[in-house]
Amino acid sequence: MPELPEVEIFVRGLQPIVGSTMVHTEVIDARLNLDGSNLANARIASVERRGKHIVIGTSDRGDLVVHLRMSGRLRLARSERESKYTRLILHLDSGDCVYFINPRRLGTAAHYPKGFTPDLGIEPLTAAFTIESLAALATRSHSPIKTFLLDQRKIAGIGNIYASEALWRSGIAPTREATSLSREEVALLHKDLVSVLNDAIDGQGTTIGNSVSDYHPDVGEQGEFQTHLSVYGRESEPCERCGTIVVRMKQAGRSTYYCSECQS
DNA sequence: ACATTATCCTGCACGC
DNA sequence: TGCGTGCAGGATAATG
Repeated sequence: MPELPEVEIFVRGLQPIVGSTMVHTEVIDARLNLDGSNLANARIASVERRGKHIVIGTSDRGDLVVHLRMSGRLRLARSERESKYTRLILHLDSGDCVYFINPRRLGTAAHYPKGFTPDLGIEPLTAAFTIESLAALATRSHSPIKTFLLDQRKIAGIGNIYASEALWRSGIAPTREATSLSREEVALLHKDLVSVLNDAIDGQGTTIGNSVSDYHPDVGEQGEFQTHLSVYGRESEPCERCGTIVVRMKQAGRSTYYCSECQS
């Protein structure tokens, strides 16, 4: 379920584990295909996000990489009530544990002894993501712009929600061929991608439902925020900008939400 | 190079 | 209450 903003929230929440040692890696779900003994007594040197991947870097054992896919989440706690969906537990010397809760088992956890080298595109929240770089990628693609935005090898971290949201902000129809975007439209989309992702991070990410597989931010005394969505999940509701009914369509097998009046 | 479909899994909302 | 259907924030492989 999580996209870049939700993964970013998890990574920030995990910063306290940097400097700790993994005294025991308890692999509960054999299907993860992870050998915990390879990480015994590894010291955690960093926790970083790369696209939608959570990269736990160790001092001398490479990286442990978690991908939450549709339904995964991580929790840092001293003791977590046993969830039937807990698939992996990192026991730390601090007494804390990191729980990988993965109801649908789509999420992954893998050890890269020599370091993680993913085939991912530009990070949209770094200086490398410029109007120029987006234009260079878009002009080479004949995919619909919505599908283009979901391609992790081009831009890393955009998912189904924020692709629809950014296109709505920019007033660009999701069906448009990426290469057909004008210079002005690319500039607009660049700005809106960045703002939509930053707004979501500020709002602690998006929670759609209340089931076990839904994302729930681990916020402190601040209370929970909720990222505002303008079109995603709003089929048959009036567009906030023009009142036209928001429609849902399928692109590459995934739902796209948009306003046919103010996106063209 | 593109779109489509199936697949991996499980849970939930909905209509009957 | 139960059952069938379709849906889900992701990614990949196979097929056309």
